Amino acid sequence: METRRDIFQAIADPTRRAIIGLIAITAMTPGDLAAHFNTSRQAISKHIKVLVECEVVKQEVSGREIFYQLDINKMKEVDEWLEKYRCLWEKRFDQLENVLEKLKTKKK
Amino acid sequence: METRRDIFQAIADPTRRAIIGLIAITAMTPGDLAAHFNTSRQAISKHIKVLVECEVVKQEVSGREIFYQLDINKMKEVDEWLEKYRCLWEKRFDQLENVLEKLKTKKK
DNA sequence: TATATTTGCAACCAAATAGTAGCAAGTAAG
DNA sequence: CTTACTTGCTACTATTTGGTTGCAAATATA
Repeated sequence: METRRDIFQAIADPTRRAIIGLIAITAMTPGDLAAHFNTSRQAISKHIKVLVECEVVKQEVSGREIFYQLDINKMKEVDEWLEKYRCLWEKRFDQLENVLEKLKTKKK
Repeated sequence: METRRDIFQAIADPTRRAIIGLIAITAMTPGDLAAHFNTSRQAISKHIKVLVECEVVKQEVSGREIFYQLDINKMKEVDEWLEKYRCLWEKRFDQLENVLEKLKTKKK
């Protein structure tokens, strides 16, 4: 088993997905984030550490506080992976489009 | 920590993503799948078990063989989750569109 | 019937993960 | 300067995960 540290690992945990949802809107400190969960500040800090290692978050130091915000670029990687499969569930729609296209050409 | 068994857990492992990639095209047996990897058949079977529990794959029994194929519906869940964030990386593009739109109106 | 193939399941092991507690460093406020 | 606050880091523990081995059940083939 190798150590995996990528965006797919980052979004596997529901707490981390919740953190992503929060810092997508505004930058937040670990203390602020911890207040939104039932778990301890240290636990949230460890989740943040994973997100930082996966480059899912950007950090900005302001005095003794550290603000974390979502880095959207890594989210694109998931989108690009999904792209390969998207055609599979859009197939029916594409087929419908083909039908419409054929109807158009018939009119000519 | 609770036991998580959802699509995000399913796609966290690179081997499982590879399996998904293979069974998206054609249905395959565990034996066929194992031939594509360096790991044992049992290891692949355990990955398949996870995918089944997450309802990412459909199975069809044919004699003593079991064919597994991708169930695309669960993949949509990831796409729906991403949908909330997609606007964030399309923002710049939208702004560019706005610029182009303004140029158009200026011409009038 | 006897044998080989395909598969799932249970037991077990090593590594990773999630969480807690304590501590040190840096910063703000008295 | 002293005290309080915010944070990251290092053990330490419990749980989960990925993998291997062995075995039994079901199916195909001789």
